[in-house]
Amino acid sequence: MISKSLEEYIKTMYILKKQSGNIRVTDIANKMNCTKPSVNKAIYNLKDNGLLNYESYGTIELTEEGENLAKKILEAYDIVYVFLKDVLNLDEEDAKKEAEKIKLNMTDDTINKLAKYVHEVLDLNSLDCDYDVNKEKCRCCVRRTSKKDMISK
Amino acid sequence: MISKSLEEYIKTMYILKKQSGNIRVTDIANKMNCTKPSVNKAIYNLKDNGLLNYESYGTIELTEEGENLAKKILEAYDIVYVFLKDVLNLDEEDAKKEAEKIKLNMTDDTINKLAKYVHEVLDLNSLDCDYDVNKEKCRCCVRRTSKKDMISK
DNA sequence: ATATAATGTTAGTTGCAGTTAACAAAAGGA
DNA sequence: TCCTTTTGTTAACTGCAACTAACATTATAT
Repeated sequence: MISKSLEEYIKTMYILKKQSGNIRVTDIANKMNCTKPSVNKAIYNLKDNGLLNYESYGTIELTEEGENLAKKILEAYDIVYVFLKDVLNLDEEDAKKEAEKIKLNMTDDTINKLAKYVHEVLDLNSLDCDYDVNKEKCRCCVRRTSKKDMISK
Repeated sequence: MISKSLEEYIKTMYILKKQSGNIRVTDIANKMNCTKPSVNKAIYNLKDNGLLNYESYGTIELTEEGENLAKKILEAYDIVYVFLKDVLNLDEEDAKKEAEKIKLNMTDDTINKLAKYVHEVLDLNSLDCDYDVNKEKCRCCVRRTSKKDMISK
């Protein structure tokens, strides 16, 4: 299990990859409001954990394991975000900020139960929803319906 | 704003006071699975923040401010616990563990909204509930109905 | 009353996650 | 091409929150 701090780094990397096609130290630092040396350290830490490939001055590439972890983290974030925004009615900005913090501490099981619940409450699973944090897609899922909201920050 | 770590200490102190009438270094250490030196440090840190009174080898007494903070932290824990247990249907043990972690990161506003929501969903506020994290009591509140569950761990 | 046990304190260390300052490498423009 | 800017790295330091080991104080039991 990597630290919450490292989870933030890998999540940010995944988002940058999706958004701009590549992952750069400076961009990570900007997005996370931290310094480049902090990013550098995190990179080697994630590398040691087999979550990305990297050589000095090279390009950062998430491994399959790293990518799966990033997806899982993002799914968790998304579901918490939707809960806060659409169930508790926090405004968008607050929901984002809060989801950012809260999700860091939840187990997979809790996230799954929350996901199920959100689906039920928002009546998004009227048909045959099989939402699961570990799956990438969900046919009737909130994630897909407002993806822009969730992935981009 | 004190750190999350210190919040845990002050919460534990408050619980110990309620349960046994006094607050001792060793008991805090046992309850929190940490060492006595860690507790000692936390005590002086909380003292510097005006949250408790203490002299070496003396008795720990929360100030009014400290007590209010502890109550607020516990209320937050309680409401998250109830949400997890009675809304998401986590079993009791899991709900406790998760609430312990999650609540640390939520703002007062979010906690209040969650409290309201839980009250609505569980239909506990059929009359004139005015649940508020900053108040000690809530006439129709989940906290009161299963207090034993929540305060004791 | 004093020896022993329990409790609390101090000093010094560790690991984590960030920082600044200085430097190295790569990329771009004249 | 070479100079400048941008990007990435390294080293050394900080603060936090834990730890262990050793010591001091207080409480208990005989």
